[in-house]
Amino acid sequence: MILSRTSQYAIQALIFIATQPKGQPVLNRQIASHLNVPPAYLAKIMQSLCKGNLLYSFRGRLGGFCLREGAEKTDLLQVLAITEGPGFAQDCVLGLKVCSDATACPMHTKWQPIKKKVLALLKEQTLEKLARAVQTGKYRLADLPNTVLAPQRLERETA
Amino acid sequence: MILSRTSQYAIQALIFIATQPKGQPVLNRQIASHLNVPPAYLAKIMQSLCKGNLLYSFRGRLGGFCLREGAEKTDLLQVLAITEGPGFAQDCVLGLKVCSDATACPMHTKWQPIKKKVLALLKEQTLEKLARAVQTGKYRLADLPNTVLAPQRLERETA
DNA sequence: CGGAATTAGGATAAACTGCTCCGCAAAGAG
DNA sequence: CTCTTTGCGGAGCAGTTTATCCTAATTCCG
Repeated sequence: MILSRTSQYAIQALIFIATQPKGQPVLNRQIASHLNVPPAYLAKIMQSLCKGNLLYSFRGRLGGFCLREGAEKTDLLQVLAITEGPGFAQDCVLGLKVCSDATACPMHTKWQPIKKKVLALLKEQTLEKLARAVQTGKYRLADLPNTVLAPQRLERETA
Repeated sequence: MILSRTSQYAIQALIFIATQPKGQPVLNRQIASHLNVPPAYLAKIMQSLCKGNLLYSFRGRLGGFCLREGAEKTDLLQVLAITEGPGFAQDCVLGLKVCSDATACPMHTKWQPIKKKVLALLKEQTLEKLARAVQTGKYRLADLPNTVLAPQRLERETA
């Protein structure tokens, strides 16, 4: 209804990383498996999140992805600026190229306040907050309880 | 941000027809030219709106499209049921296949009320209302003031 | 009837999004 | 140094959406 699959994967991945021990790189493979999304595609998205300065990446053994310093404070609007491109929040509901308060489409005045609410929500939700919500166990990040990954994580943690 | 181009064209076209004299068929060509959208593509959309029982179509000379009786009362949610398919309002923001109050993604509780507002707005806006808003001149339906179509409409009206 | 205008419907092209694959570069371990 | 593991980057495939084109079928008019 609102977000592209790319954005959905990106947000999920970022939240997942934010739930993991800080400063310890998380593998793309781990993330993909945990979220149950295509690894090769997720890899591309991870790249763009690195270019968007939200993540650090490390190659080779003990490689993976970490949040950049302070990135836990990133809100979803900032994430979407990377994945949907800027101007994602600008478009007219009816698709008009120009639709301002002055020259408005017939939905404009009614739509504006809702849009504001959407944007406010996206701005208010930070990775930190969302990660915490997941960690408390109240909310889920993936469709299926993933029983495969847990041992992999343990391997890493005991290594 | 929310609607496909197809839906945007469909809504615009329906509003436009609703602003035209009732019972007098409007040509696809006229609509496309007025809205500045690709005529051949619009024709396909018009077909689906006919199949969705919102429009009558007439072939041959003096052909074109009319709103069905009572179709001015159609709200945008009904239009979207045709153009976006049913279940358009069901999806989880983060793309989870299952995301109910019981098993929710971390955005779920915050998103739900906004979604409700969006749906309420779509349900509240009827073609009638929107057409009136355009007719009063307060709102625009197309990007550019279309100077080409006016004479064509006159031809039809004086014929 | 014959011709012009108009929608119906099918085939197809073009563009975009989601997704895969492969070879390369980097980095740690032996 | 070599091998393995990991991300990087480019090419390309697949499905969907957007858009075009062409051939009917229908309807009006002369």
